[in-house]
Amino acid sequence: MPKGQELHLASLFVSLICAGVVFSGPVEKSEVSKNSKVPFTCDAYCITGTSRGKEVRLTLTPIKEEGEPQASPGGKACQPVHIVFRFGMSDFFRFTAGSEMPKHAHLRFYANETPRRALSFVDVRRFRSWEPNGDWQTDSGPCIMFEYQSFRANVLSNLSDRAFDETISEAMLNQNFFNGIGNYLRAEILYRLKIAPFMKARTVLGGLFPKKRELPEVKPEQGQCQPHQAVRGTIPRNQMITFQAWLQCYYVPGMKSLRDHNGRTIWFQQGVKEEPPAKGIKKEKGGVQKRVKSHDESKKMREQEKGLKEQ
DNA sequence: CGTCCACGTCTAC
DNA sequence: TAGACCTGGACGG
Repeated sequence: MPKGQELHLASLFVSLICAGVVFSGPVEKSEVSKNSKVPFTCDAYCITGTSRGKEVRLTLTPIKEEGEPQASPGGKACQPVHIVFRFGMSDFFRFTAGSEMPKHAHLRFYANETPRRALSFVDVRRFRSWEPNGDWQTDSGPCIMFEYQSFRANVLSNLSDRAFDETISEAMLNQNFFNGIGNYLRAEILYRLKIAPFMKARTVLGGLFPKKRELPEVKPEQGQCQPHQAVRGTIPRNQMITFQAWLQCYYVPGMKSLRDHNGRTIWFQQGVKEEPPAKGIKKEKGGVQKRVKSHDESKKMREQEKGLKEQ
């Protein structure tokens, strides 16, 4: 499951789970989190989720009742609020009973029910940040999923950028150009397309100029921030294949792995077209091939599946 | 127990 | 180019 799609699933999850649920009161932050508080409170609001690249955005929308001006207990009018989350290694949303709040739930939205249930943002390593009143990060590139043509154009019209001096493998982690690509996705993409991971990015991508692949244009203003079909109850459950089964290269026994310049592990298949690793790329990892599981990954997918099944 | 590793980015030398 | 930021699971002794 590609990174972008995974985040898309996270946003689908929120929209599906929260459809029809009325939330109420303040947004609660864990004591231990260093992120900003979310200064939002409202007697009745709903939550929807959308995604763009590596970000997920929740929208808290006050529910208006006929003839009643919507006001918070403090007297200030409720306005819709966007919270943008930068997603990473160990984070996901869950919707549980308030008494069964997951460990490491750092941001909590309570439903107006008794007993209360809560949507929570779970971030085990606390690496993630969120921005109240935030919008999509301005310096990250177009979404690889929902802004495909913009994404493509942004890459191909900037091939002189120094970012493309890197190997294709390393360049693909640059979020200015590949917003949504993560470590396992670069491995899976390069493997499936049989692209040598240590070729210079410009060499690989320069070859794409002549033929333009025609895909339906997804306009940024339409594609990136629509509430998803899940709101209408059509979550693609059959697509919730386990992450592990989906992987063909990343962490797969028999594949090679090296450490890149940023200390990230590159997974790849040693192929006939493979040139020697570019200079500067370091030590081969030993012993790791024995490990079959990508436990973090499968755990996260299990969490997401579990969350859906519980509903 | 300890060590290594993890879907990532930021900051400082 | 290192750390820093964090928790926790797998694995080795």
